Amino acid sequence: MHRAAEQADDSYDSTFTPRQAAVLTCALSLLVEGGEKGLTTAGLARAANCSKESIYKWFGDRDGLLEAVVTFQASKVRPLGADEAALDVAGYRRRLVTFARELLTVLAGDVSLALNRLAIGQASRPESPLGTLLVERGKHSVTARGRALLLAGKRQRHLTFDDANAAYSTFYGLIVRDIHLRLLLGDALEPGEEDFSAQAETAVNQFCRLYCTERSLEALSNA
Amino acid sequence: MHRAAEQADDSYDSTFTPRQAAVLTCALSLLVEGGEKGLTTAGLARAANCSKESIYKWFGDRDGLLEAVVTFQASKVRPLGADEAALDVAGYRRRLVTFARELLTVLAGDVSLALNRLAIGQASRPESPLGTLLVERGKHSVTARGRALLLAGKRQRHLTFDDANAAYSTFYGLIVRDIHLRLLLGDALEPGEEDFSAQAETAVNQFCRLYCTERSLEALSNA
DNA sequence: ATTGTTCCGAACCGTACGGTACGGTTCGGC
DNA sequence: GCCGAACCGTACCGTACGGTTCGGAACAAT
Repeated sequence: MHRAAEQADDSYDSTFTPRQAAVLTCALSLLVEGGEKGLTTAGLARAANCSKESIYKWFGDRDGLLEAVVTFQASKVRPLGADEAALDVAGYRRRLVTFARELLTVLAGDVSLALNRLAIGQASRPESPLGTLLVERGKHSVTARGRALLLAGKRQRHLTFDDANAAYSTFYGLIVRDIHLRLLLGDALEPGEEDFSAQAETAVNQFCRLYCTERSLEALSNA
Repeated sequence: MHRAAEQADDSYDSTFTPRQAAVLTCALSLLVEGGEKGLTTAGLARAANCSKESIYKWFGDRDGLLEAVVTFQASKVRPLGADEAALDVAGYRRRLVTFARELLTVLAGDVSLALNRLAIGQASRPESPLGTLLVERGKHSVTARGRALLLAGKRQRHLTFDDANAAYSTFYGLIVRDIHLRLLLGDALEPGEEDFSAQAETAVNQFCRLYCTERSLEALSNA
């Protein structure tokens, strides 16, 4: 029944009209400041210069609005082409560091934190699977990219492992640790922790000591 | 102006009377099912067979109630004596595994998840530092214990590291990974992930490969 | 018995929010 | 120039909740 993609002259998401996208952008910024309670239908209508009636017509009810916000934000993550070029060990290691740094940067971003807080707040209501939605649309894409990166490393004999999921899980843990949770709690980062590049470096170093092939380790230590 | 500890004939926490403890216990269970919105003053009064007036007299306002709930729950974590006995490598490794398993068990518990969700939900309101409170009263005690455990390992020449905080951070990341976040989001654990003992084993294995002394590694592989 | 304290239960108030209805306006198509 | 669709702004309704007040029961102390 949703009017999604009744048109093809898009140049837009095809799921949201430009006007709706503008309203959703406004909703996102309201959500960033003020959390869940910061986003009320009346407040959004005022801030976005639209009417509540339109909001309800477009999104059904408030849950539909929240769902649309998540979907909208998820649609903005770039697909991030595979980029399956063969690399030497040092180059591949740099790719890992880049991934780790970007992961930390994303997780520490304002909108990511706001949406995660929103989804966590809704977790007690099983009927509105916002958490699942967020995980599937946002987290999985990052995970898939990381896993592909690790698999490429295995194919090029830089890494060795049996279970790609387990390897990525370890990688994730070494990178993120408890930083994400503390940011979600509103805790400030320690002075040293703000340097995501350095954090990414040490995480990749530790990961290599666990998963690099002997051949790669030698090549790295010779460099 | 807070009415905390006007009495000294405790035999109880000295911060809460038995009646108040009963009400707070009830508040906790309301919070576990239903999240933040599940805990209303009227609902708590009904469930705990007390009057709203008493609630407001004891805790001031709703924020005071939430704060009391967190404090109350934190007061129930056992101090967990140091237990600084010297152990051989295998015994020490078992201690690490126990710590890891208990950490996962605690984080996956109902009340822990509910309180963390509550604190995260309040993170957008900087005036009510529930997140900070939760971190300081709950998380820090666990962290302190883990760090002490690692330092004991270093003193007994099982581990080697410079920065105990960094080492514990790595340990935490290897154990928890993204499990805590996914539980907070209401995501179900994968079949294999529910075996916290196995998860703890592999985490400790990985941690040992990063931080164990060569001497300990040999001793372990000989066993 | 009287007084005072504590606390329950219920009624009450003000506010904020989700959701709906309606009048007025803009704009594209015929 | 007219029509209809989309939309804005606002007023409105019902409800839920935080917080206050009050009457009265239970109980202890004198």
